[in-house]
Amino acid sequence: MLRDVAERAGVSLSTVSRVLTGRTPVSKSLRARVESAVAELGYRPNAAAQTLVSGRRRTVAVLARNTLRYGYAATLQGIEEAARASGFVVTIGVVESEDPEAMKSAVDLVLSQPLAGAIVVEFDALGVATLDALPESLPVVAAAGARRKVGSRPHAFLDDETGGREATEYLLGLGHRTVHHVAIPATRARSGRSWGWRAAMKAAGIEPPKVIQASYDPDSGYDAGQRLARDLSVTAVLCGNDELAIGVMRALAEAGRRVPEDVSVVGFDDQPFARMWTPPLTTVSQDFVGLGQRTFRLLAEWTATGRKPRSTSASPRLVVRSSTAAPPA
Amino acid sequence: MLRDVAERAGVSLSTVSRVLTGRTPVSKSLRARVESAVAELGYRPNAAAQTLVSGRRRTVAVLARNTLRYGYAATLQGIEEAARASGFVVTIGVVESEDPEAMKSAVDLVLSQPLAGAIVVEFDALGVATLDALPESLPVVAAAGARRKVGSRPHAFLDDETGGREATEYLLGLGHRTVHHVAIPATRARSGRSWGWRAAMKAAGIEPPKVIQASYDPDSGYDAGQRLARDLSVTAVLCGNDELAIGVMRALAEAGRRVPEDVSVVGFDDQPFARMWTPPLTTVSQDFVGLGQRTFRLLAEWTATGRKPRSTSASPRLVVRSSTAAPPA
DNA sequence: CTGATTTCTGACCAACGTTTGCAGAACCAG
DNA sequence: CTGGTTCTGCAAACGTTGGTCAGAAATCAG
Repeated sequence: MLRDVAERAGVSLSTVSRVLTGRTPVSKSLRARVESAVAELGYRPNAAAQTLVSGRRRTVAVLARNTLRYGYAATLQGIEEAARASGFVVTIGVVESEDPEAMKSAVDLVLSQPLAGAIVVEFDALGVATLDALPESLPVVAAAGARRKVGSRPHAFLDDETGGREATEYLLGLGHRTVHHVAIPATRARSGRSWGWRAAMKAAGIEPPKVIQASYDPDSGYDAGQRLARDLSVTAVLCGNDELAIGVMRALAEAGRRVPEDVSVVGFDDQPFARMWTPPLTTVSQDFVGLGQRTFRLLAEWTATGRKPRSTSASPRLVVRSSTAAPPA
Repeated sequence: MLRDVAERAGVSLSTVSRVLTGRTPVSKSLRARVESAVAELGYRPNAAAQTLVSGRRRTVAVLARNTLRYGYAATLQGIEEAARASGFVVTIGVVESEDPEAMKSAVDLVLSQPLAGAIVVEFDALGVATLDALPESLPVVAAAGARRKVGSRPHAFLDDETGGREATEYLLGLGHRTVHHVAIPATRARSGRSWGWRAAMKAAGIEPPKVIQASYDPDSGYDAGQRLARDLSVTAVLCGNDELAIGVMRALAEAGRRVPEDVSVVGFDDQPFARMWTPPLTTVSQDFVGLGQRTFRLLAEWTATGRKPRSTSASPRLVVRSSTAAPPA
């Protein structure tokens, strides 16, 4: 408690507070005396009391569907790094279900804290719903994939539409007649990367084949791979993420189709295992950690200036490895 | 604010508080009236004020070196799930460096919040140091690998020593003369799984070969794999985790050594990609999510009863897939 | 139906640990 | 002596909880 420090240092309570907050000039000797008392007592200010009286908030909430999956976890890490560097604490709130009751209770739980603001990881439809469930009074920013129609809240984007387009163009450039697509769940009808794939196909004058809708997991990629393996005309597959890609490759391998000799496979995200795969996986590398950092900075700017910041965007880049090649003759 | 709700419902402030805290009997009609006022106003209690006056804390801090790596992220997920189910919020504090200054500032940041308690993910030496940096006055529990000499704080263990032993016994049982080991960094001199490997070797009367020390990453496994590939007497390798295993396998493949025909490789953790590997990876499956849940429950029990709970332990299990076989004749 | 008892409600207040504004005292330099 | 620093104590405020006390309403026994 402040009072103990004041006693120990032989000064008044107000003086200690003034030294600690640093808003008032204080002599060097006094500062030293107070600081040593703080150190001796191991005093830590009570954030609840500080927040209550000053309204200063040093906590940001991260709301996400998941914290384990690579993209989410890496974004969270970026947010945490940036927040810690600025002296903010981050609390996490996992939103598991779109059911309004469950959503409300998850949101209420984190909002019961005094928050400087909230960050929503808007990689899926649940993220959009979460954004809607948050009060307008709170500064809220979002981390998202490709720029699409979104609400009025600032976003940090990671433009996977461009990534999807480039990967598709690359495959077509190798001579493939068409590129099949195994899609992850999306914020809207289609994820950015799916739009990019579609756009590249249309631009090349090719009618996009039917999308194979999958979840995020290798198993689901495996199922998709089994279907693709049956169709011998398939020579190139763009997968919505790396985990799907490895599932697809496993199914292809089991069906006796070689990668990349018979079929080229491209992943998305560049997870750490991708370059160790057999064969090393061609994939679109996305800087999720950087996305998290940018997102936090958006929020920090907002709370510091009081003005809603402009959204920012960054692009992923294609990393060519050995899971892609020209189609068989 | 409470006062607004009271006005809206036409009752006194104390009554609203009584309804909300539920410690005092209140008539149904009044309760309904207050609750509808709460709903109309979208009132959320101010946790800072509640904590300040009642001392009730609903936040637990998770201190970890990392939140992205599989084991850490999965443990965090388990903690979050269990905490949310009990109405607790979790804040994360990444501790990046053992440097006392940096450690203190990271710890101080999260401890400035009013906490019900803290959970340390003690998978590495940094976790041990973090545990030491936490005040005795706070309820602190830890999630850890195999049971070793630890301080007086309750632990939830995931007994990787048993896992390491079983994996090694399995390899020896296949007829391998010896089992090499690529080790992850450890809490102490050796991780539990390394001890288990060593114990199984000694029990079989085999002098354990020199451990190849690695980090956590595929790259580091790749380096280890290159060294192992040079020694043609190597027929079995136990890796400290799955990422190391895939690095080892890539290096072996590049050196022309087949898995499992020439060399058997076993991983650790059973990450989602492990069963999709080529060949599907034999590994020791660890329930990190369950570990996180158990750890939180330890803390919840402590804060509820006021008595320090007893540590708990669970064992991983070996999952045999196709990366292991009898040694070449 | 009355009176006694129990249950519910309102008003008021202290407390939690800080920040911050105010008025003034002590000190120093010029 | 004046003016500027630096420091002091005092007190209000933040939004709750939870205690006390008194009165109103409901319930019950007879």
